[in-house]
Amino acid sequence: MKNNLARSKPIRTRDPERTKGQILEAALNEFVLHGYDGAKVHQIAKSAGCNARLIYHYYDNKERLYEAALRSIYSEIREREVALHLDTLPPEQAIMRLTETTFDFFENNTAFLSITRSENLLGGRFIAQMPEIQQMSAPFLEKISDVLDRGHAEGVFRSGIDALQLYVSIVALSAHHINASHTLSATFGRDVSGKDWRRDRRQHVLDMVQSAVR
Amino acid sequence: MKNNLARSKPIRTRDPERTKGQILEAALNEFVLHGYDGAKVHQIAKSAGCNARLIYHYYDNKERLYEAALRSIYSEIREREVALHLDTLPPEQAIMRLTETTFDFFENNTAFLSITRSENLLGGRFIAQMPEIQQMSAPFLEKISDVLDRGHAEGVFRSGIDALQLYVSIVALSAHHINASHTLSATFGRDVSGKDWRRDRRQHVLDMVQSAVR
DNA sequence: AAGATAATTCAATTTTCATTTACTTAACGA
DNA sequence: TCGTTAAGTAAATGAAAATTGAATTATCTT
Repeated sequence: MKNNLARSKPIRTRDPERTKGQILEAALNEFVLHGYDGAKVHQIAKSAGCNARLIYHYYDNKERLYEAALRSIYSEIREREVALHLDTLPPEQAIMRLTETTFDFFENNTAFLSITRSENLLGGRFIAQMPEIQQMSAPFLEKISDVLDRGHAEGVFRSGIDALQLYVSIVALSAHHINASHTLSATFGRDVSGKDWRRDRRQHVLDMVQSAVR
Repeated sequence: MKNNLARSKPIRTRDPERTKGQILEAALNEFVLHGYDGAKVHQIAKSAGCNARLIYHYYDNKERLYEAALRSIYSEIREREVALHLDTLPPEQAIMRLTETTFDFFENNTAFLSITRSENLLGGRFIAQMPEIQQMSAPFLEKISDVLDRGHAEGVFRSGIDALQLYVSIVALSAHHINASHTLSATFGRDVSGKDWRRDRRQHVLDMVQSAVR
């Protein structure tokens, strides 16, 4: 007696790949927005346009889904870094380009910083289980080290700069005002997420990195 | 027929001040450890050595309790900054002292950075409602600005340094490796929370700030 | 075209957790 | 010392949220 005419179901066509992908994308979004504990499985399903049960079908549970999101976000940033080709540039240009790229990447991809923040809040519980992430990063650090050596040999860089320290500094300078935009804005009464302030910040960071290596 | 001999209750003496304080302290700890969503009211009560009902007795609800924790942590850092007396030092020393103090403060007080991280994850929902925090911070920024002017007049600092940019940079350089210690350690296979690395970091940050103002 | 597989849905079920109800009792002033 | 008030406890409530059971049906294989 029911469902005879005008069936109400949306008639979702089947496509596991698409579904799995949509779930991952939606999950990334929700984790970015609310962190691990703040993100809700049903909301992820809704935003992926599918049923919550499917999340368990494809990813077993919330933790595994989070791991997948974490992995995907790290792949992305490392791919970018590989594309930099630091070794083909003169030392000074290489460092400046690294700084610019890093700065711009964080500004345009809130996802990486947000997920990183969430992961650190969790005490690194998940990333510690992913050896592949470390393997992606080691070669990158070597490239920076090479640039620094080259610059020193050419007499344009000071000596004794540690590649990891420098990279952490570049990330720090590029990330903090984004990571802490709300508290900074509230504390100092200036909108640090505004376009003007960010442009000034970019220049300030570039100046700072430059005078640090010279 | 029950409870005749050897009563099992711990006989807690009454002391509203103490209880209220213990709750706040425990709350701070839990929020630091797990963020707002991750912290559990019952766990806070347990860690405060009291009944969960008392949290509602003294703080109405979880949100108010979090606000109280947030306020208390910000008071602390501003008090420290006032105690710096930047105006009594020669410009270079003043900036170095500010940097050292900031660096050491973050290293020894994980609470501030953790709460800040949590608050930013929440989109600044709570701090935006606390105008008193901004009022605590404005005078501090002016002092930095004075130091920079003084340094420029004396010919030891370069011109055109913005006080807020510089302060954000000092905080960024001092905080990022703490905020992101788990992801950094996992990514680069170095324990950035170890004593050695932190000592090196301190020197690196001091060098960087110094060459930024000169 | 039948049967198998697995994608998908809907509606539980279970868990977790903030908040409340109802009660007990210590402290304190009159 | 009596009675009021507020401090404190134990257990329940109820809502939110993660997870699962069981049925449905699209798609693929043969």
